[in-house]
Amino acid sequence: MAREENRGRVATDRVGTICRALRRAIIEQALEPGAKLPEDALGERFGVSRTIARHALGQLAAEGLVELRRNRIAIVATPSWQEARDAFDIRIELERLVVRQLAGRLTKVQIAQLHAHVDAEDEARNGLDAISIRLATEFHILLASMTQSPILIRYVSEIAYRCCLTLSLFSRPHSSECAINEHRLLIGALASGDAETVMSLMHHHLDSVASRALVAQSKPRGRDIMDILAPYADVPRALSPTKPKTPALSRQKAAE
Amino acid sequence: MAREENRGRVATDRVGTICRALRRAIIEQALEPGAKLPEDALGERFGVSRTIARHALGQLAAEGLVELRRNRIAIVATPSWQEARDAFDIRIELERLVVRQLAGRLTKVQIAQLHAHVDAEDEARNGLDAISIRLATEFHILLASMTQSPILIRYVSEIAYRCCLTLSLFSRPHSSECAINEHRLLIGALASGDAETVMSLMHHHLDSVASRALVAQSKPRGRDIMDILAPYADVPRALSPTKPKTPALSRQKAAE
DNA sequence: AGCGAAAAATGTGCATGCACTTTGCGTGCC
DNA sequence: GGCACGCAAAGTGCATGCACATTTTTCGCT
Repeated sequence: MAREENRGRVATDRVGTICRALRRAIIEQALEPGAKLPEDALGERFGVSRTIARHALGQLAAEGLVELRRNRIAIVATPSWQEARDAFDIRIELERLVVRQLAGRLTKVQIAQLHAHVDAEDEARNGLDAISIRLATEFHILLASMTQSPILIRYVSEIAYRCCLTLSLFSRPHSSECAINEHRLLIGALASGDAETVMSLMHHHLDSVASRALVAQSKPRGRDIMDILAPYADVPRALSPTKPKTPALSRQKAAE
Repeated sequence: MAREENRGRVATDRVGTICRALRRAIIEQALEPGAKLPEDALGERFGVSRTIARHALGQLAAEGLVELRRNRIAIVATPSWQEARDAFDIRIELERLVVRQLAGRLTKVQIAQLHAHVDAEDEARNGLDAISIRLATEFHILLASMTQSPILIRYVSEIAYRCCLTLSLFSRPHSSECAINEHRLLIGALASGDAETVMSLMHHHLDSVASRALVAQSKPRGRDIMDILAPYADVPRALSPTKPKTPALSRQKAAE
């Protein structure tokens, strides 16, 4: 009996795959809030039966990204303005916890990793809005994942995705420059190590993201879900169609 | 025809029912951490097919109460000491948010409701440990539900349940008296209205709950799951107005 | 007896089928 | 032309069946 003949990845994490794909499609606004997610269309697109698609929808609903209505087609969640505000309030506290735990404790490698990610954000700055929003979100998730605390990681990821969703709902063009700058400041403060400083930096950063975003309603659109999902259907870790690569953070482990 | 024959709710929320039952069984320690949860046994006990039982397990796994292992029987989650500590840290921040939002804003009815709950805790003080732990947990959930913020309610519920689970894992006899007292103090401070006061009260309350609990490992037991579930199989009534679903999941992974 | 290996038993992974619900559309009546 | 009714299409809710993985038992071989 050899050890470890099971190749740890792929194979059969079908529902996880679907969750990841949908999550990404949602936060990149390929699927907008309110978009319908019929079980069979999903199943067909991902090459699985409705059973699996259904299970995946259940998971995403538990994460708050999808809304399940009995006997009705599931839809992408449409958070209210108030919910968005609440989500940001919670997020602020959680991320303060993250940086409190991280301040002055990051290794050189980790700091480099963070810088690399921000560089990626920078490159994507002139690309699609959706991409830069996603990258900004993933910066925070990367940060959280450095705490090594599974619970914290999960909560921050989830709330960050939800905030990302509302960002795409309420925000206009999205001024990424400020955010990117603030990310750099954050890294610097984390490296130099004073917890209080970083916490308040993070607090203000998220506060301003929230207030930049939560000002006015906007845009409705609508396309066909089967087409939208095409690029997501069999992409293990790919990038977006119209843009160069977006490295860093391939680690967002999630569903399973 | 008028489409309004909707009879309140109930009807067919089978997976919700199973989740509630299992959640309760878990936090009352009827099912201990590590206990096996085979799909067919669950299905048989609750009179549904494996499909439904499986879906319910998926939800509970998303909440962190159940651990799913591929091709293996699901088990009740067994949080590590460190995870318990992390959970409490997060919980403290979340509940500070709760009382901050509630301080000075509670109606007479709500205050009465809280007092009633604490009275119930008091009555249960000499009963089973598991019951008083559950009631103490539900006090916090009741509080959270008064914020009217679905997101906050869900997160607090979930983390409180997880803490409750670890409490039953690590805690000895459980000194409920202090907790009950602290609950009363909390209500008083909430009524009189200073946010800062209540927040620090809550902070210390949870801190001391955590430190009372997280001291030493303890007890293993083991019985038959079918027997354990018997009293839970047909319980229509749930006491809290909360209907928590939950968030995503993330598979923990040691960095390297 | 003891050590494994193979086979039975248990249990999960998933697709499929059918019943029931909702929705959309066409038809007839005003 | 407009509105309501009702039927067909689309979709969900759920059980069941079969393939495969894991665990346990049995049985052969030394």
